[in-house]
Amino acid sequence: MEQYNTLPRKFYERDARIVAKELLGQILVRVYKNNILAGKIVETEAYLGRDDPASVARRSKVPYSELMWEDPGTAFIYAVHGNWLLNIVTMPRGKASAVLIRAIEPINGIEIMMKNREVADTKNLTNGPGKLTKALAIDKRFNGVDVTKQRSPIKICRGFDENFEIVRRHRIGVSKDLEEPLRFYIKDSKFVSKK
DNA sequence: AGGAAGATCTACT
DNA sequence: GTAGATCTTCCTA
Repeated sequence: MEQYNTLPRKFYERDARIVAKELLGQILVRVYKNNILAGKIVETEAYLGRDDPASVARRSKVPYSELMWEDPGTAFIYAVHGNWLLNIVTMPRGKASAVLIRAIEPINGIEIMMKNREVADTKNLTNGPGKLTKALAIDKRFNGVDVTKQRSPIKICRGFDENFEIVRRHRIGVSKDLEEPLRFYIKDSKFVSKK
């Protein structure tokens, strides 16, 4: 299998909108019991700081949200309706914002992901934020993991060079969204959570 | 103690 | 495709 190389911290040290867009096509890798589980990121959403009514950083720092203010490239895992959602912290340390990984296209370890999720359909395996964390066996224990480190159990690596169109829409599921659309996905991907 | 939360599943049309 | 039930965790009172 080919070698995956992580993206540097600088990549995350930028506006969440830019990072969300540029994470499309990169590879999410999970080292799990001596196996490599991996998938191409096909859908993301940006969450901003204090002025974003949908962001957990809209209020001041509380224990469950404090990782939003951590170093860029930190995994921030959040529970919603009994699902774990994987975010990556963006912007320089102390500026709360993050990118939610909403969907991936399975590449490696598909058999194991199917077992974790108890489904047999690849299209339905990782096409949602709570689905992909379950397929990759990601939960709160991994809060704070540095995804820029080659030896991390969860990391994000450079994808293959390919051309695709990016679609920009409003975020999904939030009760109060901003006027600005902050959801990005790869056009025509069969693995996005929703068109 | 009560309820909201960035979701998912199932069962319909 | 859409509606409603149910999901689990952690905040707020």
